[in-house]
Amino acid sequence: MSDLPPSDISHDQHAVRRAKLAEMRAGGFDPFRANVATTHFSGDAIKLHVDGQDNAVTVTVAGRLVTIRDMGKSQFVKILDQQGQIQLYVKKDVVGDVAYAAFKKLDLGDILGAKGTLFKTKTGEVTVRVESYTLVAKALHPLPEKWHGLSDPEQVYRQRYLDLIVNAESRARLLLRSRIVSHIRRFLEAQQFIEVETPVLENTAGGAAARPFKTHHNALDVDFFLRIATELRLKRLLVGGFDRVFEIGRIFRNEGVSRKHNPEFTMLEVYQAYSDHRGMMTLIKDMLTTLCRDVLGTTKIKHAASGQEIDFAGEWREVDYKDLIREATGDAEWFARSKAEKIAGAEKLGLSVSPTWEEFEITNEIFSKKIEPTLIQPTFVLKLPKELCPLAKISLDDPTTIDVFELTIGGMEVAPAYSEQNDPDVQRAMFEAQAGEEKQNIDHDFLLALEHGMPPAGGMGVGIDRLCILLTGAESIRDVILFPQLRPGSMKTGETDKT
RNA sequence: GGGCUGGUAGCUCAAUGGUAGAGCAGUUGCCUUUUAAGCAAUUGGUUCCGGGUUCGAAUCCCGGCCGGCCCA
Repeated sequence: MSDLPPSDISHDQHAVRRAKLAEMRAGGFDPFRANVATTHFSGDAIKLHVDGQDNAVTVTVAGRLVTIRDMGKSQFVKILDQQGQIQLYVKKDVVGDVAYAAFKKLDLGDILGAKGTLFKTKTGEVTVRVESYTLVAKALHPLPEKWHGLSDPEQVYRQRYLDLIVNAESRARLLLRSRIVSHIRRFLEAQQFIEVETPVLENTAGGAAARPFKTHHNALDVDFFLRIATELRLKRLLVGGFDRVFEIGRIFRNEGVSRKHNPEFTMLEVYQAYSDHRGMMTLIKDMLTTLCRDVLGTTKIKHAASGQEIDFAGEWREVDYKDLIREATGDAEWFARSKAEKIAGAEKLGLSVSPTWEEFEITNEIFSKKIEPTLIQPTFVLKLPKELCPLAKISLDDPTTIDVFELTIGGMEVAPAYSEQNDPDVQRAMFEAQAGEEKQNIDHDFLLALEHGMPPAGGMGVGIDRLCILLTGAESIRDVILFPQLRPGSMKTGETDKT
């Protein structure tokens, strides 16, 4: 460090703020030891004002200083709290000379509480006429620019708190996510579903086909996997007599990071005894329709990618998987074709498939690349090939398919659901057929549970992040996750130097 | 993992291979109903990091770090 401290620190906003803090402390006031007893959030306070009755109601609000309009002997400023912004009017002859002089030294980003009466300005904005205020936290770094906000995506994700302070759309979008999750809970509880929590650490990562994260428990000296689904645990609860259960849980999959994938994401899984996949169709339609109505205030949303309007209140299309494939390939006999013919058919559609793939994988490539993206309106795809999921019941009228649906909205898979397989012997056979040489991955304890008897049930998984993408119009999963996963980075950290 | 693309002041962005600039923010003044408030003056740069080419590099080349988009 130089032993010649710069005499002019006015260009260094951090140093200026540190100097202001030091001056306050030297004068006997430390903002970090102060607090304020608020009476209202901003939005609630604003609602208290009655037209024509200025200065009739006194409130104490608190928040972060985000706008300052200094007019010499008075200032209009705005503070931001959980509900939004509220304007404060600070007049020198009301708060007094000393307090006013101190107020002029506040910086954008500082957190303060203010007490005063509500009035309406001549431009019609309900404002607090400040009688007294207290600084309760000093911001030692400047806020991002007030008009453009923070737009560097890396900083938006790494320093989400700044994004939330200055980007109103981000605040609104992420708050909406909380309301969506809250609504789902209330919706399910109203139908007597019980919310449960099951382990994240598992001996066998089952219930889905995905690469798990691995970790180690020191005291037991055993490796654990982070769960890739909650399915097998929740079904054990059906065996245990919890007839309607759900979990909104974090799932971990050790796979790529992309616009639609975060290594940890949130999944709702619902199981209802004595129901089936048809029952789940009713459940999810009710859930999403009321969700739209209660949270968004409309059942019609704009799908950004396609420009289409998605209507949740209309009839939801039901179509068999095989019919979609036959339609896309223009081949009524597709499922009777040889593997070589299927490969040729897929390539004719512009897809590159490998001869090492199983036939159902070739067919499913057509589904996920050529069909799914076109299913914008809510669509139940029914009767999937049995190879795609070993946990569902085989269809009675077609033993090559299973009694399931895949709900697709906006070209994205939003919710798969099954008539759950409860025959322990069929279940074991399905596991073995799928696991191949890796039979050690079979969850034998789950099979034991099934042998004790699981009631017939419908079950469903809903990707909460994808649902939020859809309902908030977000472009990326990162925009609906508060702290998305990034490579450990070199974001400038807060210095600890004292000036 | 591959292709394309980006990293410049606290933030948002400029800058033909030739003196690194603007707006906001900051600092100093003026202004007691402002709405991106206004007016005047003014400070501020390891151009992500490390090499190379060149008389000269923010700019061109190579390598690295961290993002974004597309693909796998």
